Amino acid sequence: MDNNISKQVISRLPRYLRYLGSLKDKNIERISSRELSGIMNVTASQIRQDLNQFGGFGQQGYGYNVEKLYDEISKIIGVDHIHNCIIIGAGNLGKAVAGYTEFERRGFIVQALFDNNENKIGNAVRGIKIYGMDSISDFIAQNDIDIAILTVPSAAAKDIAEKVASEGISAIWNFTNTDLDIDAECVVENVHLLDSLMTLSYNIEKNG
Amino acid sequence: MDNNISKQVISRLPRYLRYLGSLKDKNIERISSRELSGIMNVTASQIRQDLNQFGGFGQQGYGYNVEKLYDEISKIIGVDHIHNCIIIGAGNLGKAVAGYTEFERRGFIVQALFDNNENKIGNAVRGIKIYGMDSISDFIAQNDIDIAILTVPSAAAKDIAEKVASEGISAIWNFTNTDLDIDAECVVENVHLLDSLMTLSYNIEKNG
DNA sequence: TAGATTGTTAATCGATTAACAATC
DNA sequence: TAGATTGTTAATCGATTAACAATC
Repeated sequence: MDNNISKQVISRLPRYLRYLGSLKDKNIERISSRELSGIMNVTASQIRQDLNQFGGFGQQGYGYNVEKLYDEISKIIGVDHIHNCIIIGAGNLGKAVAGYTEFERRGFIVQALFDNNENKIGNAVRGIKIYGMDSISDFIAQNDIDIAILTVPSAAAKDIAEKVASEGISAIWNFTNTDLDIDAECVVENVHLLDSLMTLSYNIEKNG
Repeated sequence: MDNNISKQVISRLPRYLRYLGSLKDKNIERISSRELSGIMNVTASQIRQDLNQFGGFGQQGYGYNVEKLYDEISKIIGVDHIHNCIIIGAGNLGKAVAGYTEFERRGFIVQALFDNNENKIGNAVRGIKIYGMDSISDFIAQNDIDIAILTVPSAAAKDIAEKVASEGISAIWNFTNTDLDIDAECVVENVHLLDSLMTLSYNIEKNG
């Protein structure tokens, strides 16, 4: 597997998986890049180029086997196995993420929440317990945690991110409105909801 | 204002605003593209190119006035005025968005939530009432609603989106895991949290 | 075998970066 | 005026699309 796949290609992989999943649900066995391009509203060329960055998954004259391609992309993305997660910050957003069962269905299992509000500690969301911030380190070490989901106020983000990164977390899913620059050992994916909402606002202006 | 600004440029505007806001908070009056490029980790060239798509906001030999640039970008994005929003789907995510005060601070005011669960109707989140789905149309008409925030299950997304689009909503902020293709009158911005989480997962694989 | 469709190379298009004349 | 820094044009780089030979 090449190591220099562009961000654009990577960001399209989950979308391919989504559409292949729904083809699979409809018991469709094979699909050509042309058919798929019609459904997904992209060019067939792009689909073939994207997939061939990872290997030749198709067959001339036939197309792609839906199930096989689905499995291959799952493997590439890494959703063929479980990821243990913790949520740091048990506010509205943190609790919403904990309550959202869709992530779990994809193998992203939330094992605990953390907060420093005494009133929250000891409570649970969907059976997932809320612990005090001071027990994060031990929990990470003992429970094979991959991903820290950061839903704390922006001001606290940088310190906590650096702390968990140094404790061996492999990734941070950052919901705070702060750009984190953590060393290369720990990958960061930003959600930046406010940026997304502002992009929407710009498009309203333009359109109106 | 040109109408053919690329998506890439638009997606950078909120980030510029964020950094300019924090410079403003530090009472910094002027900044050059070079200084800003250092802080934001982009090229000075890109900053100047991006800004000049909208007009000449700087001054040779001086740079940019922080407050003025902040105001100009606010105007371009459309966060110089209020947007009335409704949230459709009062599950965990819908309630989390309603509870998140940061959007309100930026002028995105949530006026109501809607759900078809009888047990939820009549309740409130942070003082914002939950109504039945059947009252959406009237509420939109009577309250000058711009933006519908869609936090319903994926299966219900398409129908609801088309309904509110036809009733004059100008934008849909789509949290469901479905690609909506609505006619051009109504703009759509997707959040697709699961896609974001999968991108993170890919990067863990690559890194590990 | 003939038809279909991939994998892959080449052409095009667009975005980013570099350079510099204009000008405050 | 001299120095600094923009606005903008030109050069480069990368991503997307088109084309087609390979092959199932």
